[in-house]
Amino acid sequence: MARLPIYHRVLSQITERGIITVSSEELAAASGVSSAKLRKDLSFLGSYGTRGVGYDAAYLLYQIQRELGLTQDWPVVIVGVGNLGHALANYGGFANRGFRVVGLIDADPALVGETITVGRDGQTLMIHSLDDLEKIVTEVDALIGVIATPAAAAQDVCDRLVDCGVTSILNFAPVVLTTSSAVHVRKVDLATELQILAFHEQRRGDAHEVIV
Amino acid sequence: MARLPIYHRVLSQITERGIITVSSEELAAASGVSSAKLRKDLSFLGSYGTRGVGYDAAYLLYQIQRELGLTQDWPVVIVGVGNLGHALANYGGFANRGFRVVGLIDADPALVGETITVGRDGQTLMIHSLDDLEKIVTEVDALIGVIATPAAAAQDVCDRLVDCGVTSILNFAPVVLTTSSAVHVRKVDLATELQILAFHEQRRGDAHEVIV
DNA sequence: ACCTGTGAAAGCCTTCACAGCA
DNA sequence: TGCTGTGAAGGCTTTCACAGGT
Repeated sequence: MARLPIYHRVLSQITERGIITVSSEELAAASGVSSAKLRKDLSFLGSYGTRGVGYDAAYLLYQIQRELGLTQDWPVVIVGVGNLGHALANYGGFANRGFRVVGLIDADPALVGETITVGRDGQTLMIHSLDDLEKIVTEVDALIGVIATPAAAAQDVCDRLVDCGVTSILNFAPVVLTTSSAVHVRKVDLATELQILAFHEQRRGDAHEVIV
Repeated sequence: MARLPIYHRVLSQITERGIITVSSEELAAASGVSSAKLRKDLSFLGSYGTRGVGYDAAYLLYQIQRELGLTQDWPVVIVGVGNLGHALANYGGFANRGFRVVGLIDADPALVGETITVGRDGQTLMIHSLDDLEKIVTEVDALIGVIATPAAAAQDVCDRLVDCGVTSILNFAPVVLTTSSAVHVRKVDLATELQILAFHEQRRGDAHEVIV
């Protein structure tokens, strides 16, 4: 379920504050969902709550971690180290959730060979040539790939990643990737998100005009 | 509808290639949806197709642009010019879809006063202090705000943006923002996206184990 | 012959409401 | 009494299938 990561984050914060038990009502409010929805979601994992009391925060957190696969370490390769790829490589939120950026690949010869900081601990990683994609991915044994290339390059990169055994892809390029159905592709399109907001803004404006 | 931006992008590419008419089947395939779904979506806008023929690509594109509010120009303010904010400011995909980054704000005094390139045309924009948020937002009359700050600062920034009249917010900080229901908030959480992929990866592994 | 537009059916997700247990 | 777990109801989205134009 797509909401588990949210519960995971909220529970992390709650346990850090030393809270032992939490009710579905409280957890739901902090996650921005209804309590009924939250209980349905959690019941999908099993019965980890206590009637009349609530959920043991630490235990529930562990169960969600297990379900999300955060008890293990996922090597991630980022292809395309432009502004966005750079931001992703630097993003501190990955490390403490089980993701380790272990490969950086870019087509620009000016970038190849440069080392950049990965995560927040000051570790550095060298940028490799697109020609070495197969070598790098196989070497680090990555199952997850991030595509932060221009749109034109994305499909080719995707095909090559899949050929090397990558089975999950996070795509930031504004194209619809076609792959075998065995590969999981998620897309994040920054411009699309803004367009959806603009759409609502405009509707708001239309409504106003009618009122006026 | 959340899929209109995808159709918009696909149609842009199609018209650039000089194609005049397009069937629901073709457009759906290029957009990664079923043809029935696409026709339902488009019928929501009105009857812009011709039975037995298909859709006039240019005309349909215009109608979608109008519906999405892309025929007008949306001033956007970005708060938080770290790696991600920087990437967003530089992102070329905004300009040609009606979005104009007109304000950059950051709390870090080291960044304030610096000018960075915005969009792909080499225009530059100065980074302003968080203290001047109200002044800047009012000045440029932005209705759309992007929050790319650390999690701890996000809610405060959000409140201040809303107070200045911002009614749509794109939030990259990993927190659930609470606002008046009149404000549209969309959230993009990079770590969450990876977690969802890892979730599927793990399920895949589980299935394997059962088979073995 | 071909392709759109759309009612009807099916499926999925959310909400309600309460039984059941601490 | 209080809160979880869950059937049942309701609403929304997708798919089906075909009538209706060109």
